[in-house]
Amino acid sequence: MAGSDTRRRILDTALAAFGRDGYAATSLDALAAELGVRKQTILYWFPSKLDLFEAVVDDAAEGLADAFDEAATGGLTGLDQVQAIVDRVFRLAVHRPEVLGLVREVTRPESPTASRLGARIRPLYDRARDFLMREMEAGRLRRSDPAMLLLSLYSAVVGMVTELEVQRAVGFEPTLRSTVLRRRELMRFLRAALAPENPAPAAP
Amino acid sequence: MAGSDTRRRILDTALAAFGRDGYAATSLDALAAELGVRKQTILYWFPSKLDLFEAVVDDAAEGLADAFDEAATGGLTGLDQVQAIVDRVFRLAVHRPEVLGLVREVTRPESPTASRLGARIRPLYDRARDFLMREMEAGRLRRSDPAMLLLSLYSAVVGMVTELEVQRAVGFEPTLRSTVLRRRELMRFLRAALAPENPAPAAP
DNA sequence: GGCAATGTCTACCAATTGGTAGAGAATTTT
DNA sequence: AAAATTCTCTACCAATTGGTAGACATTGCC
Repeated sequence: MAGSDTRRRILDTALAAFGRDGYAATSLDALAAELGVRKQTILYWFPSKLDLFEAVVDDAAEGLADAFDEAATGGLTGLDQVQAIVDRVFRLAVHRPEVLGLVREVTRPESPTASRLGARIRPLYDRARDFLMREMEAGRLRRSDPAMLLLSLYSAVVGMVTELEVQRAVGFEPTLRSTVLRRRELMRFLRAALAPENPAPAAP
Repeated sequence: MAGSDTRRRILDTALAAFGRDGYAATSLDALAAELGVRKQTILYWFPSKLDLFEAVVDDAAEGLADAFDEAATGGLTGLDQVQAIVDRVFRLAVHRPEVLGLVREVTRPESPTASRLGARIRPLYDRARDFLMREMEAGRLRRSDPAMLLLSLYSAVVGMVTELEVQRAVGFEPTLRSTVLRRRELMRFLRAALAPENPAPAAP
C-alpha cells in the first residue's frame, strides 16, 4: 500500500510549506514539485486545497497534543511540570519550527480555518487550565486567574519561540547556544512570575 | 494636490489589508476595489506590489516608533515605564489591530521584507535595551540579561495581544471588559517577573 | 489470464494574478 | 490660451492559480 505513504508524505510536506510560507503563498504546483509528483496526485488524496489544509491542521493538532501528553505524564507538579512543558515546546520548535509557524498562520483571524483550530485545541486548553487551578489551590503556584494566566504563559512561550525568527529579522543568527540561553532566561522569567509568595507546606 | 491624498489612502488601506490577510492573500485588484479606484492607480503611486508593501512597512514602523516615543517621554522609570509602554501597545492593538498583524506578517522568516523590518526596528530595540540596562543598574528592575529579557517582554506583550485573536478562534468574543482584565493580568505577570528582589534604596 | 480497484499521470480550462502601454482628463506653469 | 505636468483611466497580456476529465499503469483477487 504505497498510496497511504504518499498521503503521509503530502501531509508532512504540506505542513512544512503552510507553516513556512502560509496558506495563500503555498501553491499546489510548488508543493507537488517539492514532492516530485504532479498536482493531480495531491488532488486525488485531498479533494481541494482547503481540504488539504484542514487535514494538515488536524494532523498538527494531534502532534501537539501528543507532545503535551508526553510532557505531562511524568507526574510532576507546580513549576517542575511547567518547566517540562516549556522544554518540550522548545524541542518541538527547534526541530520542527513549521508546526509553530502553522499555529501562527491558523490563529490569524482571517485564516480559512480559524474556528476549526479552536475545536482542536480546546481540550488541551481545558486540561491545562485545570492543572493550573489544582496547583494554585495546592499552593504550588502563585494564585491568579487561571484562564488569564494560561494565556500569559502561552503568549510568553510561543512568542519567545517564534521570536527565534524575529531575532533573525533583527540580524542575529540564532545559535544553539543562544537557544539554550533563551530557554533558560524564559524559565527564570516564568519562575519569577509563577512561584508562590510563600512556599507551600511539605506534604504530610 | 489631491494626488498625495490618494497615496495616503492607499497606504492606510494597504496596511489594513496586509495586516489582516497577509501579503500573498492581498491582491491589488481587491485593494483597488476597496479604495474605489483602479489597480493601475495603485501601480502609478507604487511601481510594484512589493514596493507598496515596503512603503507600508516603513510607514507602520514610523507609527510604532511614534507610539513608543509618546509612551517614553513621561520621564517614568522602572516598572512604571514598562507599564506605560504596555498600555500604549494595548491601545494600539485595540483600535488598530492591523499594525500588529503586519508585525506578525513581517517577522515571518519567508516574508518578502524580513530583513527590511530589521533595519527599521533596530533603533527601537537598542533604545529599549539601554533603558532596561539602566534600570537594572539602578536596582529598579530585577537583574538579568537585558537582551533576553527584552525578547521575553516583547513576546509576552505581543503574544498576549495577538491572543485576542486566538480567543476569537477558540470561540470567545473578546469584550472591552475582558481586554481590560487581560491587560491587568499581564501587568501582574510582568510585575512579578520584573520587580527587584530587594527594593531599590530611595534616591538621595 | 481476466478484472476491478487503486493510484498517478497528461491534457485542458476558466479565473485571477501582477504588470505594461498608452489614451484622456484635470491642473499648473508659462 | 498653449503647453507641460500630474493623475486616473481603458485595454491588454503572459503567467499562475485551483480544479476537471479522463487515459494509462499497477496491483491484488478470482
